[in-house]
Amino acid sequence: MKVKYDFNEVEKKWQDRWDEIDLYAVPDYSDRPKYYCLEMFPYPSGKLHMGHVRNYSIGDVVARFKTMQGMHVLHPMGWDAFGLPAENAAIKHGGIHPADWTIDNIDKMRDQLKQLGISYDWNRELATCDPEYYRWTQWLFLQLYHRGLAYKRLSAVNWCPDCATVLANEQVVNGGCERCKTTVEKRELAQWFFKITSYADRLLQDMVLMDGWPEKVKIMQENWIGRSEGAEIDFQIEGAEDIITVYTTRPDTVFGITYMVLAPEHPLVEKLIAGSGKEAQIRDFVRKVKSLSEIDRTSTEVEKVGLPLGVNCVNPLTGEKVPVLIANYVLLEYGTGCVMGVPAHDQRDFEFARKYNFPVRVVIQPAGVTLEADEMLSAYEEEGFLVNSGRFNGLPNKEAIKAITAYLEEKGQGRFRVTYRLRDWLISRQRYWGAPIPIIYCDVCGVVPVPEKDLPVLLPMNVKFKPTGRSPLADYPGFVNTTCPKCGGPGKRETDTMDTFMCSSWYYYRYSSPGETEGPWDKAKVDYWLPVDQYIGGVEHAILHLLYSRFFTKVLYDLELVSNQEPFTNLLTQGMVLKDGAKMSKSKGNVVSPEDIIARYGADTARMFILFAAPPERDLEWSDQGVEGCFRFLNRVWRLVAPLVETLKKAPRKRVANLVGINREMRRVTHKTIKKVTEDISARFNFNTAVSAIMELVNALYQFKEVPESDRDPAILREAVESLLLLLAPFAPHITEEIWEMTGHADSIHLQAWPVYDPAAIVEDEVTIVVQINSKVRDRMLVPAGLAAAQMQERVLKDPKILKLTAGKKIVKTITVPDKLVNIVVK
RNA sequence: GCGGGCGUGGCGGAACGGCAGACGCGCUGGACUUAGGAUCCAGUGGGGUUACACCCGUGAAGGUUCAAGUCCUUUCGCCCGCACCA
Repeated sequence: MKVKYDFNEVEKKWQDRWDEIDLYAVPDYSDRPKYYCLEMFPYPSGKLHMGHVRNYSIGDVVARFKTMQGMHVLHPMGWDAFGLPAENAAIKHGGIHPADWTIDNIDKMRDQLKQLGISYDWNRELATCDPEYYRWTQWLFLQLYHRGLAYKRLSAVNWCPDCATVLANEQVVNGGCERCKTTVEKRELAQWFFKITSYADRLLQDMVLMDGWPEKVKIMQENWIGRSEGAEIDFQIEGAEDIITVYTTRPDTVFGITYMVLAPEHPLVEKLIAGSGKEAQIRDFVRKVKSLSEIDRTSTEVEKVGLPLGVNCVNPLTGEKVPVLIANYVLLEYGTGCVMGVPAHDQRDFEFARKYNFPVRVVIQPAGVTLEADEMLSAYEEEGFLVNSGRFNGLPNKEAIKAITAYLEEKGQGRFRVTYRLRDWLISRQRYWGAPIPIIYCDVCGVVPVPEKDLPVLLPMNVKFKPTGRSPLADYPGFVNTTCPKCGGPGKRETDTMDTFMCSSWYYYRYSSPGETEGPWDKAKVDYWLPVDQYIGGVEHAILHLLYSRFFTKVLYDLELVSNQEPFTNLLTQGMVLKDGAKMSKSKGNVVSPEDIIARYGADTARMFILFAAPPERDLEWSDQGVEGCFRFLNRVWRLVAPLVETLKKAPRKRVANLVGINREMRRVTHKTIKKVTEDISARFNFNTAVSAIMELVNALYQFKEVPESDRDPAILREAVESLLLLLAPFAPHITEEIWEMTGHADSIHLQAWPVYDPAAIVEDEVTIVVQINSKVRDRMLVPAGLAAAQMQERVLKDPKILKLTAGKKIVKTITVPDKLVNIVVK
């Protein structure tokens, strides 16, 4: 037995051994209950960062724990391998192809993950840039296309000038590109979309199936979908055939409309101003608004500016004429691109009306007070009763919403309408390194999907990479020019590739049958493994990846390709890893490299620290000294067991009864630790407290070791040490495996059953109770465990200190909590 | 503005409504050492005392309760998400 813990040697030895015997390979089926433990796969940047280490350490503890508990655990890993960095590297350095760059990075990162000792079944590894994978990404696109869920349309889209591609709404953060922060511009382009909006209601409703998700994530998705109920109302343009339709959540205020506003880009604008003589002025205004960046356009800071079009429209309820204008704050994309102005009951309209001198007309009166339009300092947006509203006067406004909508519907001038903030998912990207959209354009046949038998549409390898703003594929005739699968005539391929979020929306299905060639997966295997029982990853994907995956799953369910309605039963969103209170980043220079930590202390120490320093959902403050502490702890474990190896090998493994004294106490601590660690891992994922319990067990064992050998039961020692190793194994897989072997075990510790505590062992004979007088702790007493309340009181009242303190006082009340405390209330 | 979360020693963090500060870091003292930045032992919220006793203490203020870090109300600070959404 080596006296010194040589983590380098130990970790290398076991990583090689595990690889050799393929310890973590998972058969497709088993009689044991299945458990699918999944961590979000990484983009292969080539370097693991601490966020990865945290993510994968958490997942590994869960996977190993569930395995030891007798479950059949699927724990795979793969690569989100398409994406911009590879292509940018090709543009920047030239010479290096994105595929080579990516594969090289994957190799590096796989090595790093193996160095961490994560228990992945590498046989199931996948990479989304593998033609055998993206073949099925394309196939899935076609399934959506055939269902009418993929369509192409001309649209004002978010354009990142730096990435030279469009972005989905979800990828625009504060008006900037989520990747490079560059201010996003609007461009009119014909792009492919997925109809995620037609699943909006199901994405909302099925949240009842997501009990295992953090409330926070569900709320974020809810807000993002942004469902609102209201009405569409048609307004006739005075002296014209045209109708403008507004969307409002407040049809109860229609009688209070004093003006009407269109979005500057509204298609009716040109028509309405024709021949008015104001064309030039208005076009100029429209141009100015359009030139604003997304961030300026939607900022609440920017002053609201409007311009009358010189036409009126007719209020369908009052017959009144109100002026129509355009204004910078109305967005074409939301609702109908047209808003009614009710200054009395909408703060925004109120301010706008004061600025341009539109009348304020009160149509909702709160009970008790009377609002006077001239005296109002702000809009009244609360509940009340209708006034100045003809036949609807006197109705509570909530009822008026329904009544007015119904009335308009009857007249054919309005209708109930649900609106979402959620937009359809823009999936076209003008970049090379992604899955080509399998579509061919034919002058004769129009848009023709690539036949399934012709998949995959392969990425050509020898294209040129230039930051042109169009897909490099478009400049490569060998790719573009093809024949129409329908008529055999000349055709041109779609040159955009798919958003990589498409690739990551289904990868967790592929792991069930990664080699499948007849379809994206084997249905039986998918049905066996899915849904994912535990998904673990960063909260930054709360909307993007997680919402897309849910959408995909619902589509796949409708296509009868999967049987689950939701992909992830339980979700754990881990916190960030901070250094000096800030997220680690190159620009701040506060990055701690996992490689350095592993080289210096080993993987087990790195894992221990990251799990011990904070509960998984919270942000974690990196501490070099904390790491040192965990390293010391593992050394302490080693030094504890090293001198005991021979003793342990010889120790009997008998069932122990009638123990007394120190032996009994040691066994109690052992079993209490088993209980605590088991509960901390399974019930709450509180790995930090689980680790601290294990540390306490080690501390107790150090005490026990000092007991003279004659007084020490070797079976108790053996049980304690073995339990320690088993409990520690999911956290520190290498050192525990090594010590397990040293202490005479032939099989891997990672194949052992999780220890089960003996309830009889943790029963205490005596407990310390607290004695309080008027809720202040005044004394402590040792009493037999399970003592009845009456006896507890009796003893407490005989206690000299308590007698002294209660002397001359009247006992009003006595509260007794068995095995805990007695509180005497005196006057 | 709306929604969510968090405020506990010098630090990371523990505490079914029942002994606040487990565990770890740091610090102090001691032991062992040629040496210690290794290891082991002891101590470590503040005030107070030779030592006890005792008093104070979970961002702040109220409240409920025999009992509140924990539940309720108000308030301050920080973090995250959304934000002219009609």
